[in-house]
Amino acid sequence: MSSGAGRVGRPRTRAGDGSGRSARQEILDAAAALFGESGYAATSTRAIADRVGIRQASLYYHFAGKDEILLELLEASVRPTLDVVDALRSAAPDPAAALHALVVVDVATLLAGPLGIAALYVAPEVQQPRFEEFREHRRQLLAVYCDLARELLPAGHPVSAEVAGHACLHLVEMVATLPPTPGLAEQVALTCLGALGLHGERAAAAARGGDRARSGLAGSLR
Amino acid sequence: MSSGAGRVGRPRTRAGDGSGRSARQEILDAAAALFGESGYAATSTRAIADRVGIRQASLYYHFAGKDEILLELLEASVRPTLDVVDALRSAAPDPAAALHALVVVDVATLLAGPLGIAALYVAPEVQQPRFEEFREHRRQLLAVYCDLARELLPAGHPVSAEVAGHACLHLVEMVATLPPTPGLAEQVALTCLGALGLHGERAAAAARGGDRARSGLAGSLR
DNA sequence: ATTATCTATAGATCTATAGATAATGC
DNA sequence: ATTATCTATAGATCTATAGATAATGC
Repeated sequence: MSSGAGRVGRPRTRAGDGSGRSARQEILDAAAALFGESGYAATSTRAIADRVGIRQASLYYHFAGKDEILLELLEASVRPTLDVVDALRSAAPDPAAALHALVVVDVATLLAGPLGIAALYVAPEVQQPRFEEFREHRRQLLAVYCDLARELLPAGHPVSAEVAGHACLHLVEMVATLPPTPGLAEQVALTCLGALGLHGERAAAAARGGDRARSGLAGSLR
Repeated sequence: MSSGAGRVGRPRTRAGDGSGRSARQEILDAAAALFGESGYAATSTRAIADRVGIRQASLYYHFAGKDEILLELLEASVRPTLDVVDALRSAAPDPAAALHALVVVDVATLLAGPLGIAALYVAPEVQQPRFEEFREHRRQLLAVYCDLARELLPAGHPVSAEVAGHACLHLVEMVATLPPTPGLAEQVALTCLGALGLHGERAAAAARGGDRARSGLAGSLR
């Protein structure tokens, strides 16, 4: 008779919603929604607590400060993609197929998480030192896109691998500001291939190769 | 003996820098720099005033509130491009050339203004009602990119004109987050053409046509 | 008289800490 | 005893307004 409903700790003034999420997760969800609606600095700890249904001060039992909440949200939105990058590159030796698969995975990861977080990536607030850990990870992802661009761009192409890599990263992140559309990930992937100069049958082959690579590691993608 | 140095009004505590800018412009410049560094909500009116060298309350002689400052900065960063769109489209009947010219002009406009402002375009704060005027103008620009995409995408292309148009807009705005590079505008324009499926000689021809269209209206671009 | 600044301040926040309290667990 | 909440509050802001002041213009 030890498990069950009763949670430890003083009960909340307003009862939980029975969703079974941990308090920590409730806070992350509430904060993500509010950061996406109003921005980080404009969202008060009070507003987050209100949405969760706890008192403002109770947040500090779970997080040391507001910036830790955002940092965790940012990290959760890049980590899954980074975790799968290596496997994806070895599953798809063709860089065009690898790019396609990476874009699809990256878009899916962003769409699976709270939308609105990706819209903060380039916000000035996030460029400040306290979010450096996230930016370092985003830079790693950028480096992958730049590497792929370097392999794919034909010699003498008028666009540098840096610009092309940034272009792919931004095209992926654009999905946070787009109305949700069926087949969006696929469209973004083809747009990235086009931006690198791949089109027609070559792009279609890359798409097939990308799909194959992804299904090859379906395990690590769930 | 009426013109000359002495300005009307009580002198500032800290003397001006002799740059000859109007107080209003000094405020806009200071605010743009700070918004770009720290974000809108995180920048206090006090910080803006300090940078200008006036007291916090003196801002309100020139602007009704902080949001008017940002609104004016946002407007100034889209209006020049919108103003030239019609002329550009009639100077370049070929939509590929028009797209090239538009991207180059749009990038140049962003780079000429305070960098960092374009990084705020997709920030949640700017999505709120008080900045609707700006967003309406950005939507007009988006519509132009979508129209061009609709004309350029081959029938049966797997990417919709909406996604492709958004892609161009985002690729242009990406320059705000890129280290300044020579030839950046040209590279972004070619990347946009590639995203729409134009490449090689067709893209090169569009670039030549775009350059011609722009020099044709050099007058309205200065 | 007009202009552009200043000083002072009201009133509304906002973040984070200290310490109390109401549950469960042992 | 431990956990997760609560109440209360200190101290630091932040925005915007009211009204004074120090220039120039006529």
